[in-house]
Amino acid sequence: MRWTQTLLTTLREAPAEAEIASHQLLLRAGLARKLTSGLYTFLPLGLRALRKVEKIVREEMDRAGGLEILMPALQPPELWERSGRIEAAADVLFHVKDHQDRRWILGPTHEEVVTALVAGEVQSYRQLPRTLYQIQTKYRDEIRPRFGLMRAREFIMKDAYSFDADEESAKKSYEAMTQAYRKIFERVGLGAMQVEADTGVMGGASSHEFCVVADIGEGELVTEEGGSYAAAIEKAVGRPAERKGGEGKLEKFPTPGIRTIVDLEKKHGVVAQDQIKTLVFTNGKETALVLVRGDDEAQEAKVQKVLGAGFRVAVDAEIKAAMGASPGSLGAVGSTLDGKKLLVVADLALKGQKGMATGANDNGFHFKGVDVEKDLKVDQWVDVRKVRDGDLSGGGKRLKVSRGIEVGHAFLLGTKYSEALDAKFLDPQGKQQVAVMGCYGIGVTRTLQAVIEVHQDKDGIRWPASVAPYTVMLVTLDLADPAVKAATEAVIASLDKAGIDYLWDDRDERPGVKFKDADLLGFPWRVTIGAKSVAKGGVEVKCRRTGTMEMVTAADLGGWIRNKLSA
RNA sequence: CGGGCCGUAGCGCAGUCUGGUAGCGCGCUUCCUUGGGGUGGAAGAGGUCCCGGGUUCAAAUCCCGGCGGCCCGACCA
Repeated sequence: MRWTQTLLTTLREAPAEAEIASHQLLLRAGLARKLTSGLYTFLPLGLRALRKVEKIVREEMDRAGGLEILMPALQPPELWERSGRIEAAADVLFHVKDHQDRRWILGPTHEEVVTALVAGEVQSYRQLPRTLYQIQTKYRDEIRPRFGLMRAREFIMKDAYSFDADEESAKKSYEAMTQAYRKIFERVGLGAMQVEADTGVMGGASSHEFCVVADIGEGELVTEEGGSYAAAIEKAVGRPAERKGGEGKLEKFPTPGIRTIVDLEKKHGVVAQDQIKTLVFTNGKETALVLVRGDDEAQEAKVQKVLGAGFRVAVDAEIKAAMGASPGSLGAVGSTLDGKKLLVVADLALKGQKGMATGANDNGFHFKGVDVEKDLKVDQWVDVRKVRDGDLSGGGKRLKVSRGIEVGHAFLLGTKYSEALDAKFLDPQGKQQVAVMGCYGIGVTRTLQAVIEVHQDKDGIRWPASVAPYTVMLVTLDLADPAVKAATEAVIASLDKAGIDYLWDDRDERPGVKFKDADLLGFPWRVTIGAKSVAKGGVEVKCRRTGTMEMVTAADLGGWIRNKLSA
C-alpha cells in the first residue's frame, strides 16, 4: 500500500483528551479517531492491526476446539428476565425501542442468547461438550468510558461459552480455554498473568483474570514474591503484619472532636493498628457493620459476597439513623448495640485481638482496652480486608500489589444459566441433566491498546511483528532518482514474492519527516532506499525494536525479513 | 453519581480577570527553496468563540441555565 493512497494522517501533538501513552499513540499514529466519548472509528491502519489480533484469537480458539458462530447484538429483554440479570446488570444495559415501542437490549455479553441457542440445539449427551465463540461488538453503558479503547461504550469482544455434561468435563473445557488464552496473549506480545478472580455479577464457581501489568491499569492484582500465588485484589487474601498490641481493661474515654483513625492516633496516641474501623453498609432495608483493623481497608467485593450484592457503604444520614452516632464514633461493643438490628461482620485479622480501641456509638467517646472476642458482638468472622503491599501469603511469602489491565476473563459458571434457560439434555441413562457452563471473554480492542501501551518508547509504537499493521515501512528518499526508483521496484517485487506486507512512504517529504513518522508508526522494520544506500549497493534495514541497521540487497530483502520473522 | 479541571480553525493553545478589530504554533492549498532525523521563505483557505437566555450602545469576555469533554473514585473485556 502506498501512503499517498491510504487515509493516514499522523499528529505531531497529541489531542488534549488523551492522557495515557497508548491512547495518545492510537490517535497520533492515525490508527483510530474518536466519534464521541467511548466511541471510536478504526482507520485503515488501526483496522489492520485489529484484524491481526482477531486472526490470532481465531486460530487459538479453533485449535482449542472452539466453534465460531455469530449471534445478534440486539437481544430481547425477556431472555434477561429469565436469567435474572435484567436487574443485576441493569446499569450497563443499553435499551433501544423499535417502531412499536417494544424494548430491546444491545448485548453487553451473550450468556443468555447462547444458552437459549444450546437449549434448542443440544438434546443429547452425545452432542457435548461444545464450546461456541464469536468475535463481535458489545455494548455497555459504562459509567465512565476512559483511556480510548481501554474502556469504551462499544467494543469488540471475543466471547466463548463451553457446555459440558458434568463438572469434571467442564473443568477440562475451562482448562483448554485458559490454555488458549495464555497462548493468545503470548502471541500478541503481552505477558499476561493469569490470576484468581472474583466472580462478580457473572456468578459461578471459579474465575481467572488475565492481566497485563501496567501502571495505567485500572485493576489491582496481588502476586507472591518467589511463589505462584496470583489473585485479583477483589479476591486476594493476605495476612497483615502481626500486631504488637497489649491487653487492657474495657474503658470508655472522652475523645471530643475526634472523627478519624488518624486523629485518634495523633491526639490520643492510639496507633492505627490498635484501632477497629467500623464501617456501615446498607442495602436500603437492612444495615450491617463491617469491622476491620484501623490500618486496613474493607474490600467491597468481599463485603458484598458476605452481605449480598445490594449492599453499599451507607451515607451519613443513614448511619446516624441506624447507629445514633456519627462516623468517627462508631463501634461494635456489645453493650452499645442493644436494641439495634444489625449484622456484625468482622475481619479475620481482628480475631483474638485484645487491648484495642473503637468508637462508643456516642459522639465524642471511644472505648479502649477492647477484647475483640469478649467485648464485641460479632456475628460472622470472614476475610473482608483489602490486601496491602507487604502482606504475607499463606505460604509466608511477601505479597506485592500491582496495577494491571484486564484483557481477558474466564468463569466456570456451573448451571446458573443453563437452569434458568433450560439448557438440558438426556444422559446415557435417559435421565434429564443440566449442562455445566463456562464463559470466556477477551477484550479484543482493549488487547490491541494494551499491546501499544506495553510496546512503545518516546518515539512511538514498537509493534510486535504478529500484530503490526504492516511488517515493513518502506521509505523512499530521492524519489526522482532513477536508480532509487529501480531499487524500490526491486524491493517491492522481493517483498511481494515473500508475502510480506508493507506500507510504502511515497510522499514527497523530507527524510526527517519520514523517519519520524516511521518511528511513530513503529512497524518492525524500516527499509530505507535513497541515493546513498543505492550507491552502497543495497537498501538499509532498520529494526524498530533494537535500532540496529543492516545493508541488504534489494532482491534478497523479502527472504531476509521472512527469515527474521521465523527466527 | 460524588469531587476537580476544561470547551476559541483539523490538532495544540493564547485572549476571558479589566466587555469594543478573533489571534499564535502545527497541519492544509499554491509557488520558490531545501534534500539522510519534523529545512527556510512568500502568498492563501479555514471560525455558529459548546448551546440557550439575560445584562449592555457593545459579549469569546459579565450573569443565569443547559450540554459536552477530560481526570480521580465505585463498575467492567
